[in-house]
Amino acid sequence: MYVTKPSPSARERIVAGAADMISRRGLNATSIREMAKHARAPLGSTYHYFPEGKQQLATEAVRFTGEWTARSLRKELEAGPVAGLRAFLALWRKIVVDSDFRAGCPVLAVSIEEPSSDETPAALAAAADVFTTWESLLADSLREHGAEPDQAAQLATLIVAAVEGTVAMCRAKRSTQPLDHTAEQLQALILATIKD
Amino acid sequence: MYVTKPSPSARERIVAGAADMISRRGLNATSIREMAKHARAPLGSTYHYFPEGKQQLATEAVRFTGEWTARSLRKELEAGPVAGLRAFLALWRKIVVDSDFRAGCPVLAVSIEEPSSDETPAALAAAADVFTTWESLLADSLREHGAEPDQAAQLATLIVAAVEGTVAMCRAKRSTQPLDHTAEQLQALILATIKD
DNA sequence: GCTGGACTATGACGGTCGTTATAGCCAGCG
DNA sequence: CGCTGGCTATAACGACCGTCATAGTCCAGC
Repeated sequence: MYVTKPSPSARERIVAGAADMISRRGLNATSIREMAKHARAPLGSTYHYFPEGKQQLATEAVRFTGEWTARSLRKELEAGPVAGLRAFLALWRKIVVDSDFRAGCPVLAVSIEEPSSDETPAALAAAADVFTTWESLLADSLREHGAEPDQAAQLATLIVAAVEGTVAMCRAKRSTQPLDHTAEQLQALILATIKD
Repeated sequence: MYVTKPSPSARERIVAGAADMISRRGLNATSIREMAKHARAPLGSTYHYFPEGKQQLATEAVRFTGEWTARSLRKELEAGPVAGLRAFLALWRKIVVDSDFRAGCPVLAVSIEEPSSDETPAALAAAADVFTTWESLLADSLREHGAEPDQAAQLATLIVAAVEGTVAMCRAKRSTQPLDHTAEQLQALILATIKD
């Protein structure tokens, strides 16, 4: 999960591991001790690399996942919006299936937990940014393929929301059927919206 | 939130309060102590009413929300799928707005957190049931209005997933714009699918 | 070789967690 | 009146939490 090519530094391992754990258990239920252990790093190191503590670590994990996904999305969208959708769906399907329906999207997980006390925590803002990035990638591609600008933006939102929701449903039902249903409907909708 | 007509019993207050808190903070981050305090009930009472502890309380909270929502959905679907969709969206929009973007769907929240150790926890199974119930209500209505059976099932899944995902996006962005986008797209899609 | 800073190791702090146990209250019934 | 059983009150249990402090280890660059 979230593999990177070269021998990843301790810091990278911690961030990637945190993203993975958050995607399984949620943010509040994932302790810094477990994140450190999961990355085979000492607890003290987490506060060395992330002096602002858990908040910072969560923020970086969200951004990491956002970038990781956006990279794949960006590449596949070169072959058109339908190919992009398929890649987006395949990416999450792999995560869900490989984890035996235990992992989901860490960005969604962070979006769902209230700021414990203070204002808008950085991690939540990062999640909003990630969603917006994904939407923009999709919307731009739709527009390039002839969709009306407004339609493109609306459909992009629907795609991101539907995929996130579908992944959660798959976890609850321990089945990939929701993904199949969503894939079918979204693909038809894209084809009906673009006018190549 | 989740108001019921007559002076609610302590047990009902605890369940409704638990649903509300879970929808804000997630399951793992909501303590039994806080649930009791939120319902102005003593801690001991929670273990009196729910001897199996947190797991049971979470399960009942999920089922409670599922029923509460299904009731509204069932009623509005009598006026057709589009009216049902609008009611479904309005219901969640009210929760999101009234809570100042702090509350979401407790069913989604439970779906997202891994079983800590044991098998499939009861709360997760309850969440899957709730999703299936909502889908069935929508799919039946779509079929009644002329949708192909397969299309109806797929679209129903998409609607539930999209609404759940959209609510989460609204929380992250602290904006209702995602709900507007999703509403527009889903409504058009329903109209294109049913053939009255 | 030495030094300085990056990183690790360890342990502690006050607090909250889920859960259990036990004793007390008090309506309703005999 | 006494008793019973549903509910409350209170305290405790071991475990874990986020965070911080400090001392130890390592190695690049002088």
